[in-house]
Formats: sequence, structure tokens, C-alpha cells
Amino acid sequence: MEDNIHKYEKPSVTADIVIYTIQNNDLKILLVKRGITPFKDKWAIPGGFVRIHESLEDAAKRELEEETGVKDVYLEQLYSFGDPKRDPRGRVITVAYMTLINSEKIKLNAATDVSEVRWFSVKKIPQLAFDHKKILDYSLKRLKWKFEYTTVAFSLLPEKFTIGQIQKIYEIIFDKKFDKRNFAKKILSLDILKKEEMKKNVSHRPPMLYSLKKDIGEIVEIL
Amino acid sequence: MEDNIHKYEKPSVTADIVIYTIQNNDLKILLVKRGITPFKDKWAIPGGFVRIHESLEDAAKRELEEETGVKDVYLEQLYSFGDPKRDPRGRVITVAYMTLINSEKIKLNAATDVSEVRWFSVKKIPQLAFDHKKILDYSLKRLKWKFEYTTVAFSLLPEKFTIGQIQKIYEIIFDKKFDKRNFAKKILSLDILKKEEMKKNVSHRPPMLYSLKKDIGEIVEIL
DNA sequence: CCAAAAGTGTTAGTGATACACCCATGT
DNA sequence: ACATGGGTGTATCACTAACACTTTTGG
Repeated sequence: MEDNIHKYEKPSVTADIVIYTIQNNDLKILLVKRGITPFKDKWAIPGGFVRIHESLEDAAKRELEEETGVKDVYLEQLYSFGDPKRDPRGRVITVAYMTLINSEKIKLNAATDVSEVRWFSVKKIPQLAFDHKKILDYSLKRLKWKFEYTTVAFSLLPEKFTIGQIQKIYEIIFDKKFDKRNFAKKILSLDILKKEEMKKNVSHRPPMLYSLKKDIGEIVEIL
Repeated sequence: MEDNIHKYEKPSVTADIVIYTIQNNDLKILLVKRGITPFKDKWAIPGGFVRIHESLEDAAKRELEEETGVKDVYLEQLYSFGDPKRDPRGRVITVAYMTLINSEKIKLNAATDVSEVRWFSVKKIPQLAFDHKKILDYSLKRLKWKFEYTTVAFSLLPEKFTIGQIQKIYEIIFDKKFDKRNFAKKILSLDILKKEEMKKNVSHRPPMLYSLKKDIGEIVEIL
């Protein structure tokens, strides 16, 4: 620790960010097609170098905004990947983040350094550059854990929502059906929802709208 | 991402490692007293710069061995801390690791760059250098989680052990008593233990020895 | 009238907790 | 004989999982 800060050659550090959203009842992630070598024309998780005066989280946020125009969302650090051979250009350590965004808020801005940006269903991911497959696999595990034990799911919903909407999100993430009665019972018993008014103009029996209570602790066992 | 790898000034990267053990029925961590500025004479979590051709995990393992002489143990990456101001000497990102070692295997090697190395009860931690208090708090949360949901606890025990020994470890980590009957029932019902022979030469009813089955999956809900 | 999603209760099974006494050994 | 930790069973409670029909609205 007490070695001089300049004694050793320094690595580059990047922040990569796995960006999830739900579209068409499907869990998707954003990938960018690399315009330059190495791995030219391969798809990759968005990311970029951490600037010298920027925190890791700020770097991840900057990448997110560059790619999607989205700010102020749930963002979580996942893991740091530092195999010395993970980038053929030299020593590059990456700090991986993950975020979950409401697809209505997105406007894709193809950044100048990539030839293409696209959403991919997590069920149909192409071959990825670097060790990005490992990062993706890791993030998926963490994502499921987060849905099971926290209220992240609500960051995918508008301010007011129905029980049915929450249930659909859980069914997409876990790729299975839940019993409607048990699901509602469970969610309501957690005492994290506030009743709002009835939803109007729906072509079926009008559902109750709920909002998430403000003062919820971080961890709530949902499922 | 496609910016040139040399376009931005590079940060230093360190690996810090929170080393836990149990001694005298108490959970302890290893701290080193800093011999040089900044934070001279403050206690700190052991760590050091990641070498350019060394993986993050190898750097953490190297630090661990330098401080304790211990190799081949459970080691887990916790989180990366990258606030630009966390080190007054310049930009230093640290990747924090945690490990759990059997206190019988330790021989402390005071490394040359620190003036003192000591075990501290987690209940009596002195003021720490840098943002090491944050790292420690984070690691403690993770540690408890690990004990609840995985079999790490067994890395603190010899090959063969009694139910009572496991229970004592859990009581130390969670700082509370468990009911003996319920605890044994729970542990045995998990089907992760193999019965060995009876323990001999104890001054009370001889207990059954168990070993951990080899083919256990990573996550087992213990408590 | 039809389609679509909402709303709602009971039962059976499983796992968690609370609780107290006798046993085998060494000294 | 005593001290030490080991070993064991039952009853209650809380939570989970399985399961189907009626309601309200718009088109």
C-alpha cells in the first residue's frame, strides 16, 4: 500500500453498463456494434473510459445518457472484471454496472463511435466482444435476485399502476406465470402500496391504481 | 469505448482485502498501521497496487499471503470504490475483497511497509484511513448475507466438525443464540453433511463428527 | 353479446419457532 | 459426583401453493 503511487504502470479503467428494459413483453438489453478494432463489427455492452476526475458511477451514468438520453434511474454496480488478457489492446479493467429503464423514456442516441445500437431480447443475444458474455450472465443473475428481494420492479412502471402490470413484469423477468390471487395477496400484504383512484377508460372492469409508498426500506422480500 | 486506450489519463488501481477470522469467540479483522503519509499512524485495511500483469483476484491473494501467510482460501470480490477524492495522493480506485480464514492457519508476517499489524474485534474498530470504514461496513453486510445463504461458515472449521462447532460460529457472526434442537434440525435437513466417526477424548458425551459433502451447489439457504 | 382483465377465499401442506430433559464422558 | 456439551420430539403458528367463478367495462 505504501508503495509510491507512480511506482507501478497503471491500467486503463472503463465502466460498462448493462441496460435493461422491457419491450413487447420481453426483457431486452441494449448492445452497440463496434465500429473499430478489436472485435470490429461484434456487438458489445456499452461502456467507456472512466475520466480521471469522474467517479465510477458518474462514468456509468454518462455512458447511459450518451446511449439512451436517460438520466436519474436505478443504477447498480455489479462487479469488476480485471483479467489482464480481457482486452487485447492492453490492461483494461472494467467496472460493470446495470440499470433498468422504463422503455417509454428512451430516445436512442447512436453515439458517434459505434455503427449501430439495438435492443436484443435476452433470449437471443449474439456473440459478444471481450468478456461481455460473462458480464451479461452475471448481471442476469443479479437482476433476478433484485426482483426477488427489492422493489426495483417498480422503476419500470409509471407513477400509478395496477397489480396486473406488476405481475406481468414479474412474469417476464422470471419467465413463468404466477397465480393472480396469490400474487395480489403477497404484494398487498407487504404494505408497500398506496391505493389511488380507479383507472378509467379501460375496456374491461376498471382496476384499482396503486403507487409505491415513499418510505420503503431498501430490501423487501417480494417473492 | 472506441476512444484510444491512451487518450485518457489512467488511474491507479489497488486491491484491498478485509480479512476475517474468529478468535476467542469473537469475529475479528486484520488491520495494518500505516507507516507513511497520508493517514500515517492510522489503521487501514490491507491492500496494495494491482500489478499490470496480475488479475484483481491475484492481487488480493498476494496481499493476503503477504500479511498472513495464508493461501487457498475463500475469497470474494465485494465492490469497487472510485470516488476521485478518496485518496489525497491522486486518483486511486480500489477493488475491495473479503476473505475468511481459519485462525489456526495464520502466521502473521508484518510486511515491511507497515509498522504494525493486528487483529481487531469488529465491535472495537479504531478510526480508519481513507474510506476504509465504508469498505468495512459493506463487507460486514455481505458477510452476514454469505453466512445466511451459503456454506462459507465451513471454511472456518477443520475437515471434521461437530454440529455444536457450526452453531457457535453462527452465534458469533449473528451475535445471538440459536436453539440447539432447531439449529441441528435445520442443518441436518439441508442434506449437506456427511456423518463421520465419533469424536474421541472429550470430557463429555462424545459428539458425532461431520464433514461437508463435496458436491454442494454454491447457494444453500442455511438460516 | 362478447372479449378482456379485475377481483376475490378456502384448504392443505410445509416450514419455523418455542420449549426441557436425559446421556456419555473425563476429571 | 460433578461439570460439560451432546442429543433428541412435539405442538403451535405462519406462510405458501393450489384452485374457479363472478364482475365491470368498451366495443
